[in-house]
Amino acid sequence: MSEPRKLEVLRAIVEDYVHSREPVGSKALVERHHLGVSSATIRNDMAALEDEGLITAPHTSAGRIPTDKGYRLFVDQISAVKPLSQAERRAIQNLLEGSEDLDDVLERTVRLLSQLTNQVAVVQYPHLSRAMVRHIEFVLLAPRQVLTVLIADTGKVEQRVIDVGQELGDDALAGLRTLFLKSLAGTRLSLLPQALPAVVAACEPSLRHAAQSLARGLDALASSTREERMVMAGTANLARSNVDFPLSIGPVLEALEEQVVMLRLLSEMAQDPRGVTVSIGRENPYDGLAEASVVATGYGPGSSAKVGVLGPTRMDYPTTMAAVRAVARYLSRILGP
Amino acid sequence: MSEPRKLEVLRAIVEDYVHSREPVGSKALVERHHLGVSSATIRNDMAALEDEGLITAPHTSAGRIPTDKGYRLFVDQISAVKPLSQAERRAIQNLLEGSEDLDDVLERTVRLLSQLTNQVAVVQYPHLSRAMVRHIEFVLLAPRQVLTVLIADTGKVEQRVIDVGQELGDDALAGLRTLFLKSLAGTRLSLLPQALPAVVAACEPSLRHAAQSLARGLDALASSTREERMVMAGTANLARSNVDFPLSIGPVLEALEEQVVMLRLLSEMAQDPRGVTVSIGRENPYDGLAEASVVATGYGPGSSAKVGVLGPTRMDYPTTMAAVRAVARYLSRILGP
DNA sequence: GGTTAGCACTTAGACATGACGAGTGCTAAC
DNA sequence: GTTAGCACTCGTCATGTCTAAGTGCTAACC
Repeated sequence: MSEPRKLEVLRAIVEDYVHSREPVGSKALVERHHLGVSSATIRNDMAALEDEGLITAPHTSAGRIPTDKGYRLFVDQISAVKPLSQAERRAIQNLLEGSEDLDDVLERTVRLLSQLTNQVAVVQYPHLSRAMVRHIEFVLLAPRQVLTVLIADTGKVEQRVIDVGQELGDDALAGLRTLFLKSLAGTRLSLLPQALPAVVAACEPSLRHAAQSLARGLDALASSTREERMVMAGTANLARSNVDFPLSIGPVLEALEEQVVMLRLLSEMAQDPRGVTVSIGRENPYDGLAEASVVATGYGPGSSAKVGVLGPTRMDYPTTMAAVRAVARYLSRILGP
Repeated sequence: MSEPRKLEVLRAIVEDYVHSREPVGSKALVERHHLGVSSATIRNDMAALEDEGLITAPHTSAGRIPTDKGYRLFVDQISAVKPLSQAERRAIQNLLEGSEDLDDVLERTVRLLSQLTNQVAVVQYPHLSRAMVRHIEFVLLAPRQVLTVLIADTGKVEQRVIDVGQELGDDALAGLRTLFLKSLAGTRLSLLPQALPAVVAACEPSLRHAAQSLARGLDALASSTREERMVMAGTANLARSNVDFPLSIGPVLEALEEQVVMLRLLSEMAQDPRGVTVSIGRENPYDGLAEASVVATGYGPGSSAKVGVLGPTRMDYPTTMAAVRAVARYLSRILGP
């Protein structure tokens, strides 16, 4: 029993099963792939594969289907990433090059990726740990209510209304704005918590209280840019692959809606810094995704933010991985260095 | 054959069917509701209701289920809006009162509404036609790239990066900022297109070109606040009521993802200015929603923006309508006059 | 006239049965 | 290590039967 052929058999099983959604038997296998041996031999190989937990038979006399472990081996060792077609590459380029605005880019990205793969696509907002304060704006909405806007040099804008606890005039507020801006422009968002106390201390005593509130607000804004969000598209594709989720797609939709779950999942997949990472079925930390796989990769500076695809374990991994990788590359290029 | 009783029978059928998801027969009806007549009589009534197209029998010898038309009559004439429980009212109040930020309020609203109704909840961003310019900010990102921020007095912030087509210094940009701000502060967003040319004209000739670009950008920002967006939650609830969508929930998910479809739908439901509006099954203009109903109502100033719920036609209309109405009221109150 | 009882009729759904075919595992031969 | 052959196992499908639910209709009733 040759080891290479066994892997070949596993690959054939995965490919056929992904293609047909039907358990694949030994006979069909020798017919569809020219393996040069008889079905009986394949049967032996399959028995071995089953012993190793790579494939399983849904019932006594049906073909075999890959297990999570089988997919894992397939992804890690067997599959070659398929290059995208010329047309697909061009589609990516065209679609993503239209826009300047971050929200818009991410929106387009997920739409594209979900169309490309026929799965659910997700993209995480880029981490802003390296982002710097570009601008700070205070706007008086009411005597005590200040709309605070924090603009990062990445183009990201966050705003919040803050109750400053004392009545302020326009002039006082303008003074505070100048003070904060002078002191903080160019500061990294991640260093804001350390930098803020000094600004408050430098403030004239009568405004100290308001400055304190504003500083707290800015701190919160900075961390809410650190706090991660995501965009998603293609949930309707889930319904199409309904059959692939024996239970129901309910838990999957729940997981997707609980963005926290997805975000944790994506960031835990950080490991492989170049190339895409795959999390298969029960490998996922979240129970609702026991029958789903996630294919993701980093993009942008430091590959810290993730873009990826979620679908049934019975997924065309090579193609999906290629699409995710390609989209991530274009995304990195567009968002700049 | 008494007319009032016939309506009573229709109501009983709707209620039972919504409750049990099973076609309801004449015998079960007289048992569950004390109608004071025998099942044979009910059969006659049911035959009449069927002739009028209000109920239908899925097959020869099963009970009857309501048609879209039947639900319509039920909603319009029979059902009384159920008041929410004290606990529910308090939950609404508590949940919505925590936050100041518009995005956050809407987010909480949909979550709440989807939990309250066990359906998909959607809320449209408020129209900003009455909103006024509170503040304008230009930030130089690169010699020709200006981040333009438009802040409305509603707390809404829109931003975009604009290529001004000529190199600008910080001072020049500050001048432009002052000019725009002086001229436009307090202007209604809806009047911006008319107001902008004058500002550009007032600008010193050497900066005319940049001013033109910025004006175009502001116009776009204002219309992108007019351009409507929505927030949604509870898609997982769809999967739970899987059974109620005989075909598949696919088309429904598609409709939800194509926000344009939902937005058009919501705005077309504008008619009834007070009270909730219901669109049932095939009444919906979009084919994918042929088995779904939408319950919506306006909120905020002029009740122009909509908040609502989408679910299967087999839905508990009275309760859903009550929840939508209550949430819309609290929402209006929180967003102020 | 509206209401009722009774009965024949229809049908979905549950259940059993058996033939079929795909696929396995094993053994003995190559 | 590979192959052919064969007995065996099950899921699937088609078929048939039975039951419960429910209808429509007719004739009697108030």
